Amino acid sequence: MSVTSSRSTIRDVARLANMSISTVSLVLNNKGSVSEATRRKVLQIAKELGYRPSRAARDLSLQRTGNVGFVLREDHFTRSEPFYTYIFLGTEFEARLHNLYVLLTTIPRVYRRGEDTPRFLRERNVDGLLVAGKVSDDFLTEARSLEVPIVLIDYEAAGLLAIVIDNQGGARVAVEHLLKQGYRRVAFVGADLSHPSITNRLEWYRSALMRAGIPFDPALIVADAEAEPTRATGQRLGQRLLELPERPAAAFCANDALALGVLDALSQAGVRVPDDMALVGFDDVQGAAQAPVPLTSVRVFKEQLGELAMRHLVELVEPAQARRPYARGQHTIVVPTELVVRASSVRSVA
Amino acid sequence: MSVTSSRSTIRDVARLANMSISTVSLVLNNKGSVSEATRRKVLQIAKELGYRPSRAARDLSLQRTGNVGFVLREDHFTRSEPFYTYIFLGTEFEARLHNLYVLLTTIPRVYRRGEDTPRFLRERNVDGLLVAGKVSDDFLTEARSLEVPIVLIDYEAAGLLAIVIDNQGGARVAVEHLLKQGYRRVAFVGADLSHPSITNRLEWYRSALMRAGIPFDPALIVADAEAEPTRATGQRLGQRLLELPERPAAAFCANDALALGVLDALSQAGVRVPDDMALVGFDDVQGAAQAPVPLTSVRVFKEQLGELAMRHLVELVEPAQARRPYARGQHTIVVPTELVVRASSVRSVA
DNA sequence: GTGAAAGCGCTAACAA
DNA sequence: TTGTTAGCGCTTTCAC
Repeated sequence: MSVTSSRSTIRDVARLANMSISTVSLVLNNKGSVSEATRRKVLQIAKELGYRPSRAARDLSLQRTGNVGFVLREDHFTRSEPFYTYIFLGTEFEARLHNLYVLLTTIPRVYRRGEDTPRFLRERNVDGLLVAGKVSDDFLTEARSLEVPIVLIDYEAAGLLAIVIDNQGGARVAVEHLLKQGYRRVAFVGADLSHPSITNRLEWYRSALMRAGIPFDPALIVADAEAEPTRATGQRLGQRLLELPERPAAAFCANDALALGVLDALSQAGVRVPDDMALVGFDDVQGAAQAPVPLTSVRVFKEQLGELAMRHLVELVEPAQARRPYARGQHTIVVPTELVVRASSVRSVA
Repeated sequence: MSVTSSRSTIRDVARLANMSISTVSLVLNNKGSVSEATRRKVLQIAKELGYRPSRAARDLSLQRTGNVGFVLREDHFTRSEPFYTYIFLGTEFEARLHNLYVLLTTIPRVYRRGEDTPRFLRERNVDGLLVAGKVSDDFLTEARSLEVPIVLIDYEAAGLLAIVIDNQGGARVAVEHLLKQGYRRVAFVGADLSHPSITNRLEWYRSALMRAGIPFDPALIVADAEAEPTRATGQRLGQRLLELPERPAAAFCANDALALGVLDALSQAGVRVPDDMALVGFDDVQGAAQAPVPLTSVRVFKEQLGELAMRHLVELVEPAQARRPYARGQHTIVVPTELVVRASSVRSVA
């Protein structure tokens, strides 16, 4: 139980076990064939010594960094609802299983190539890169030029492996749920139409209506293409919803933040949900369940997106076999969603 | 402009510059005395080669990790308002200046020693540790036993350097502002009374009233000691506020999430802010300015908290001089706040 | 002002 | 099955 004040090394273990450091190394890494006896002994002594391998030494020898980078836009990271935070936590969880560290950093919304390059990319200190949410094309271009394996999350770009939400399925199920409840004039509330996730939701909202044989009414698309999909924007769009010549029976909102904002606006105006207007959101953030009127929403498994992304990234990094850059990874992995029905979309038992 | 496909090393630079690697090293680290000529030459060749020092090699040689850990509770990290996210961004910003990487990880609310130990602590892969927000005592005890320098942020513990918010000043200014506006019956809305920041705010709310010669009325403390200070909790407490025998003229809320929840409740009940009741929050999160009724709040400079913490941590880490653990750092650094007045607390120009 | 050489702690041929 | 040895890329005495 002797504890050396300074960290003990593989050499200490070897010495006390009366064997060579390479044997110890083999044991510690589960490699080669080692007799059960030595194996045990090494393990025991290592434990007694409180031996911890030096990451720097191992990485230096292995010619790798042991880190993966996680990049997202600062305005996304600091959104009120911790959507990307959960994604990050998912990657971090999975990273532990692979003995990797995740370096999280943000980039500005408008990216200046060179200027804003994350330090770990500049210094080549990551074995792979995770990019979450929409980012500047410039950033992606720069990242690709570094020949580091990349996996996108909740975003897509030609030639890059991407883990995305099943926006189509989610939007369809949400709209069909509203129709099933008897609402026919269903509006769409959206913002930031440059984000593929959002345009997908819009697209599939339309297609769901079509399939139901409901004529498409452009007046029911209440969106601000440029604005961020935040609660404040939702409040504004909620107003517009109320100013419509003929008030819709329900609204499908591109995400929960917007839906909560709409809810604020309706509540201010004395319009009751769902009696006067039903509401469905997307993402199923915490605030959805806790809203004054609990919000029906399409649940997105955020941690799972992160985990999957990390798992695939590891796949790209590990096999040291000669890989032509971007040769594989042409594919996109779609993560299913799930409709969570709450009060905001269920007709009162009048 | 020749670019080797595989990374160039200090040796490559030395060779092309016709000098030894030690000289190159000296130049690269601004050490020793090197002639201006060689200095230039080295720098130029390094640039041409796109030379990037290997972090693993340097760390191995320097006997350090180049990382600092950032730990906070998961439930704090995933709160709706990105309070701790901003603190993290502050540390990350400052870390760049010191060429450090920040390893962010969460621990559960109830911490099981050993079980939940962050990997970077277990593997001793950080040179220092930042802890944000309230955490389990067990965690702190364990962390201290590792003899790694620690700096707390928005939390305090005996013997540890801490960067904290000026809750006293903030609370006082907030309450005095309300009094100055003519509101006399001022309630306090709070939750999670085990958090020092919150109890401090409560304490100084009382003292501000006393100083104004206003008798203290315990009925005006509307709090749930156990609940998390979230918007949902605020909604509940807002109800309680309304059920008070005599409705308060104003409420000082322990944070913005609570204040926003109170606002929800009042708005639902048709109680207008500030005409029927004034509201002041704390933290000045984004949602405060964007609320249906923009919220007066005590601004907390979150990034600054993070920056300061990192700066002090570096201070503890860098001077390799023999330091008796915890010998210094007995102090607490208080970061000032600032009252931001918005509509929620300003009497209408009736 | 500059260079030679040892060493940081580990992995991986290659030998034995 | 185990040991010897040569690196991995850098910093840092200590000569010169």
